[in-house]
Amino acid sequence: MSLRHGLLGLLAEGPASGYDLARRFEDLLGAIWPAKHPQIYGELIRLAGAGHIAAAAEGPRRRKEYRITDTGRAELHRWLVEAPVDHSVRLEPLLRSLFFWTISPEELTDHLDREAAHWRETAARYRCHAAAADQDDGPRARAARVTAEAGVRLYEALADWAEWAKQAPPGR
Amino acid sequence: MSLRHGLLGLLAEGPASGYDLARRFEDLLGAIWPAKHPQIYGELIRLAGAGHIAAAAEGPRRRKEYRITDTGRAELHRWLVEAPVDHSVRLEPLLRSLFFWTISPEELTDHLDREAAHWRETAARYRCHAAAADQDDGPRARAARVTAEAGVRLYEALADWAEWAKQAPPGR
DNA sequence: GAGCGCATGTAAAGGGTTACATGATTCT
DNA sequence: AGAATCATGTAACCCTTTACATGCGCTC
Repeated sequence: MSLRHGLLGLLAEGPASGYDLARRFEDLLGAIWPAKHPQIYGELIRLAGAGHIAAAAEGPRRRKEYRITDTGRAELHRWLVEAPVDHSVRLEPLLRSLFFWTISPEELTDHLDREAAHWRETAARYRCHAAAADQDDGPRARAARVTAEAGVRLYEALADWAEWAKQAPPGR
Repeated sequence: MSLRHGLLGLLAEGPASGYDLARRFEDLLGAIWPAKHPQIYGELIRLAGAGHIAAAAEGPRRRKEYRITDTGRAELHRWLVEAPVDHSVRLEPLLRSLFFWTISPEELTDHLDREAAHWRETAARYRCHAAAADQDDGPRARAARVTAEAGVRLYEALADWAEWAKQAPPGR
C-alpha cells in the first residue's frame, strides 16, 4: 500500500491534479511502481478524507488541484524513516527461469536474446533519466538521479544475467 | 497471474501436494514470487478443473497429491515460449528513493546503511542457493543455478547502489 | 461542428493477504 | 494426554486492473 505515500511524495514537490499524477506515474514510475488512474483518483479521495492533502484550486476542465497539508508532510516523513521497508519483488522473468529445463536449447537462446535486448533498452531509458537529472540540480533532481541510478544498475544486471545464462545453458 | 504457471512448473518436476508447493514457494521462491497457501489451494482447484493437473494419491493426513497432465505440460510450454513476458517490477525501496530529498542527511545515511545490509544478506542467501545447485547436476539443478545467479546479481546490484547513494547524497 | 486531448469518475472482476477454522498424525 | 506439525480449506478484506461512461475546452 505504497501508492498512498507515492502520491504524497509527488505532491510534496508541488500541487498537482489526479491527471498530472497519473501521467507522472506513467512515465517516471511506470517501471518501478505502476498505477492506473482509477486507483489514483480513489486514493486521492481517501488522502483528502484523512487530511493529508486538500483540494486547492478548481481549474478549466473541472480540473481539481490538490496540495499536501502539514499532516500529510508529517505522514510522508513518518513513512520514510519509521515504516518498515517492503523488500519484496515479483519478477516473472526469474520465475520463468526456474523452468528453463523444460524447453529446448534453441527456444532458450531465443528467449534469452529477447530478454537481454529488453533489459538493455530499459537500462538505456534510465540512463536518459539520469542524464536529465544531472542537468539541473537541487535536492529533488539529486534524489531523481539516485533513483535513476538504481534503474540503470538493476536493468544492466538483468541484461548481463541473460547474456551469462546463454553461456551456461541448462538444456533439456 | 503467473502463479498458475509457477505451480505447473513445480509440478513438472514431480507430483506434490498443496502443502509441499506452499513450502517450496516459501523458501525457494519467497523473494521472487511470494504466494501464501490460500491462494495456492484455490489455484490448484482451478488447474484441476482445467485439466492441467490431476489429483493423484490421497496420503496419510488427508494429503492430496497432484501430478501434471499432458495438457498441463503443453500449457507450461506454451506459456514459456509464447506468452509475452511480464517485465514489470514493483520496488518500494526505489519508490522511496525518489523522496530522499525530504529527509535529513543523517536519516538518509541511516536508512541506506540498513538497506545495503539487507540486500547484502539477501545476496548471500542466493549465493547459498547457487552453491547448492552446483552440487548436483542435471537439467533442473542447472535451471535453479541460473535463477540463483539472477538473485545474486540483482541483490548485489541493489547493495552496491545503496552504498553508492551514500557517496552522492541528495541532502535536503 | 467534428475530433482530439484534458480531466474525472464508477463498476466489475481479478489477484493476493490475513485471519479464522478444523482435522489428522506424530512425538514426548 | 498434550503439544507440535502436517494438511486443507473458507471468509473477509485490500490492492490493482480493465472496461465503461461522461463532460469540458481547444483546434481545424
